[in-house]
Amino acid sequence: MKDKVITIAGPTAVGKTEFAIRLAKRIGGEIISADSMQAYRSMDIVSQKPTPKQRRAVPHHLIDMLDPGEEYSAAEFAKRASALIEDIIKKSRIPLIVGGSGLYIKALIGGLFPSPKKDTDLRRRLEAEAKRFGKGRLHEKLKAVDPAAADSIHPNDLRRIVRALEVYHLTGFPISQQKKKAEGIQKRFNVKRFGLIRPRDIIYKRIEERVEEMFAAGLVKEVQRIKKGKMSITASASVGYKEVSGYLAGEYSLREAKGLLKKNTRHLAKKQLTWFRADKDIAWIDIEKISSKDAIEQIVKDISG
RNA sequence: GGCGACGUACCCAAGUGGACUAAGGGAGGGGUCUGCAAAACCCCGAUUCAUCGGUUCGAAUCCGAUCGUCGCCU
Repeated sequence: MKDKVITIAGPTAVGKTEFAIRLAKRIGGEIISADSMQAYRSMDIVSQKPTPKQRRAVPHHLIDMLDPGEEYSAAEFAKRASALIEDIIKKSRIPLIVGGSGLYIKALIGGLFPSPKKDTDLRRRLEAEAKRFGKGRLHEKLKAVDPAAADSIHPNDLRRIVRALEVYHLTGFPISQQKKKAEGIQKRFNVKRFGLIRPRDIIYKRIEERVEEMFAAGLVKEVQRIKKGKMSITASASVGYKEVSGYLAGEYSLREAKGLLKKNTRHLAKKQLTWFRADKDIAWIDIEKISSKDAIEQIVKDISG
């Protein structure tokens, strides 16, 4: 019998943190944060980390282990998370993967094919080429070496074209073939996936409130502080960092910054929803309709069955 | 009450007789997704221009009435 691993996905502001802590307490679990931003130290308010009190209640992992200047990635997450899962299971506890970064969770469950790290020089060269001669040219190149990949990647999607080309150059094999070699934790563990959801208008209202709370808690000061140090591409893409930076640069008022942050957080929630909806293995729980308590009991029943 | 301006999608808005079977942007919705993913990229939103009637081969565009909004005057 394979050991169990539980994943709790859901859009931002749906209430994952609190729910996961209650579930973890109930089943003797430890939380692994599947969140690309909570990994960063000193980005407490922007990334809406669990509070110190919450973290004391249940062990949390993959929070506060990188400086904002360091890059993070789905692969890095998958590597660290798999190791943690082994550890937690060895302690006879249940790993709870909790977060809103869809790709990270997918990389962990489905795995990533073995591939060399990103090649910044190569990427820069390809990007320069695209700028000079147009994206179409790179897409054509990809079509020549990997028609299947070119077919599924939109000609304007430079990011993916470059990655596909990069994989081909670095490994000698097309990415469309490499993908088949992926091996995730699914092979070794019994992964039970759950998703938390609420009606869209309620999520949006919660976002609204949360943004106000973030500003009240000192978001501007936090951003000011982290701006002094180096910011990795990953960390600087965080919603909240961008909006406040614009305000600090005098591009718009505080009021507008708040509005922007609300809007961009709504966009984020929508994208997360789109991502998770595509995963047919997720059992959805509308925590607006049933109490957390009942939801937790339902999960307990689900995973013991 | 009088005079004037205006009335195009949820919002902003282009268009001032034929290429309008109505730009563009925002919001909103949907989607793709394998080492930057809180990223990047893609797709969808007015059979209709306040309403009714008229002029014209042809009207969002001209005329009239009505309704509405705003401004000024009394």
